Amino acid sequence: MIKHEKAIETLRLKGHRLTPQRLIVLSTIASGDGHMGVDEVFQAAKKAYPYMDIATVYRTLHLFKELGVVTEVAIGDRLHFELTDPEGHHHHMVCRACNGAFNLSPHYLAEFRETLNKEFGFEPDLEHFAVSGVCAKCQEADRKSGGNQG
Amino acid sequence: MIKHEKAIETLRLKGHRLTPQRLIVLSTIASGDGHMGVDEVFQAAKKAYPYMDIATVYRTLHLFKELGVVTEVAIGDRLHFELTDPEGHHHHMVCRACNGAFNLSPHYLAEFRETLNKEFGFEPDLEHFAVSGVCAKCQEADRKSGGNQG
DNA sequence: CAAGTTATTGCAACCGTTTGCGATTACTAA
DNA sequence: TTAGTAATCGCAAACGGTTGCAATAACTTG
Ligand SMILES: [Mn+2]
Ligand SMILES: [Mn+2]
Ligand SMILES: [Zn+2]
Ligand SMILES: [Zn+2]
Repeated sequence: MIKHEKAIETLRLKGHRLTPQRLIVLSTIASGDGHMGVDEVFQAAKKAYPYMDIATVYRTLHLFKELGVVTEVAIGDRLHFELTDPEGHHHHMVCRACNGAFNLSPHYLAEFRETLNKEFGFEPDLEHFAVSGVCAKCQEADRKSGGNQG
Repeated sequence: MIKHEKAIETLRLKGHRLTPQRLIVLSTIASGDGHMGVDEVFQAAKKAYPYMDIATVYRTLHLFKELGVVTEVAIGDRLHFELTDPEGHHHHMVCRACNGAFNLSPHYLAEFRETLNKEFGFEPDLEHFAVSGVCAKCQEADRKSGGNQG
């Protein structure tokens, strides 16, 4: 609950207005644990503030992302957001079968980034990366029920 | 021009119908070089067949993808398609500044895949992967014109 | 070649997300 | 406390992409 304070301070310092909509989206994200889909945020926020519009939710989340307050994660083909992890960056493995999202330490991608950098001069966007795939559990379930080779 | 034949044969063998729409989308993709955005394909195809609908283009491209005839690449937030490379898989580095796409040999990601596999049992989707970032040229241009630190 | 079957099409409606715009409201400064 | 202002809002329209459905047309069989 005190993490709000810091985010609010950030808003104010950068000259952004403190509107009820922004405060509600902020506390919605802060009270949920882990990633929230945009519609989850919208529905929860609308309960606290019935005039809330989906466009406002998107604009607010994008602003928060720009300010570093939240982090965007593409899960499946939907956008999700989470409060930025103060412990540091992390990536995700997202299961395309069960939609589960598992955190992944950045060191697993550090080497990949370095290689692209050195060999091609290419600086990849890997700040918060979600790699899609199939998790161990779903692979097993799939194997049992004859997923693709009966 | 002979690569059509193989794709057409594939369609026929799997019991799909040979419609003018499919043949036109196929030759459109085959005559363009490299990735084409969906709208590029649509506009070109519409010239050859004015009734062409965008939904048909999407359905056709998805069918071709399923058959292995074309490969889907997400560039920025738009879908692109290219004739499947008979020389083998490759990935892409896509520059978010100039939209340039550079091919990347699969071995750069092989290790990453193996690590996720061994450590987490996670099987990532990395068949045709596009990593976004900034290419060497654009980094330099950015540096000269004072991109982000004066 | 004609008729029947069914995959495929064009269209329109929809999805999640973004954007333009005129109305509202948070802030600033008297 | 009050205006003045510009940022922000709600709304509606648009975007790229997907989907349901009735009409069409590619194939099959004779
Ligand atoms: Mn995360
Ligand atoms: Mn390619
Ligand atoms: Zn799973
Ligand atoms: Zn570039």
